[in-house]
Amino acid sequence: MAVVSEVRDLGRHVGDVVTVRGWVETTRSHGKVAFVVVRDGTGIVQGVVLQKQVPPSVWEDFERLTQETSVTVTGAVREEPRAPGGYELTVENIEIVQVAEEYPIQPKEHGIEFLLDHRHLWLRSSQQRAILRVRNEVEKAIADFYYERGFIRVDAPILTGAIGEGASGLFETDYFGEKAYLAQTGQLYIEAAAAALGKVYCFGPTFRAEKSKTRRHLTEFWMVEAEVAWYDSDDNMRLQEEFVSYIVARALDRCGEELELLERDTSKLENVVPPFPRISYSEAVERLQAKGSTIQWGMDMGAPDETMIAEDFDRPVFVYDYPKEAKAFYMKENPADPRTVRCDDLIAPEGYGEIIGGSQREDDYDRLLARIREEGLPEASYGWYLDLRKYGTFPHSGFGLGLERTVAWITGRPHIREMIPFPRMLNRLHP
RNA sequence: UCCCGCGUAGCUCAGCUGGUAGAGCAGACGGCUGUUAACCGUCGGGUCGCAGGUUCGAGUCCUGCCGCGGGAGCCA
Repeated sequence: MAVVSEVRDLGRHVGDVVTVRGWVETTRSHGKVAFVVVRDGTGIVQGVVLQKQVPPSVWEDFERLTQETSVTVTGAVREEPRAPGGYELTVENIEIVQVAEEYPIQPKEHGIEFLLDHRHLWLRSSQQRAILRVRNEVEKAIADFYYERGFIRVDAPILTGAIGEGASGLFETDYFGEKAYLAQTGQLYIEAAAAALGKVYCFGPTFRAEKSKTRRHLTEFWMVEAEVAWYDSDDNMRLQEEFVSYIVARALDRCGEELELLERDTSKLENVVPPFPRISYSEAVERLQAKGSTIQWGMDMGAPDETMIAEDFDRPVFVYDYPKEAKAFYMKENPADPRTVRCDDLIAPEGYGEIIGGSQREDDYDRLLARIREEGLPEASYGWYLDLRKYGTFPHSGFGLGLERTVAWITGRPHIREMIPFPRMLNRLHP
């Protein structure tokens, strides 16, 4: 009985007969010599079948192979520069687990609607596998970054009462006769946890029922949010630039193969080291007006504005201290200019747009209550949040980073729908 | 919600000023001892998104609807 090996370990078995278990990517037959390429999740390996050297039953089994047939292939491992991956199996036996029906996805271009309808199969394609590997590495980098710095992960609830950034865009569901909403953010909960543990973060899915139809929006996306007691807005931006630089460096270090397969120009990622440029909102407005934008002071920046700002820099850029009207109720008023709040957006290069929104939080009870009333938010739902300003209030700051937008930027892909295994978008709930 | 664009074979597309519905890939069969999205030959494959209209005649022109894509707004 041959030893079972994962494809990535074949280099340790040169000269041995091993069994590989996986799925047939493609076959090529030449009459008396034939090739089968098998994928097992760790890599791909080519098997060569010589009609003279295998029993007739094995040759017949080869001829039954179709794309995505599940098989175990047994053969001797050889170094072979002509084979993808550098190793090749001289096939001695093929065991068919199931002959796959005609597979819808071919190694060629497909339309996005077709691919999304077949997302459960599309995941098997090489670029999609590479993207999911990069996502996995980014998720690990996030956990490592915070663990190394003494942050405690505090998971926020997904089912919530009416509480979030604003009243709009909430997915509603029934909770034993009471209305419940899918979380738009974990921030308010980890503000509570910051008073318990100091430095905390949460990481999980968040939901926005916005009818957005752009390459930067999903209705379900993953967000990692940090909250730090005693940090002001400047401390907050320093943490953000270290965090983003750490993630990018990790991807460059450990996902070289994937980024190459995705044809990412990694030289653009090498620049991503602190400090990131910082420009105030007011300065940004002046820059944009000089470039021809119609933005006026007081308006929020649109996506084209963000791209115009980013194109002047070779790394992410902070825009800070936005007008109060353009931002959420919980942001702290700027003592130096009360028209603005102490917040920042981090805009990624190359047109990827906002990947972080952060702020120092309003820690004064009366001002926070006034803002909740100004925004017309359901005051009763925010009682516990206001409590945090009654029992030992404290300066604190935090931010949220959109995982899919970050992975799209790192992988250089145009649309975030490929950055999550099963995207949820306007008009797309299946598969 | 608004503004653009697109719906033709299983998939990707071509189809000109209206006149017999096409190719490549995939599939089936045959050939080939080193292929890399192999190649060569043969074959099957269509409610041209749906409904109406104009016309002797509509894949093609017009109207409405549906679906999808891109963008705006909103945001991460």
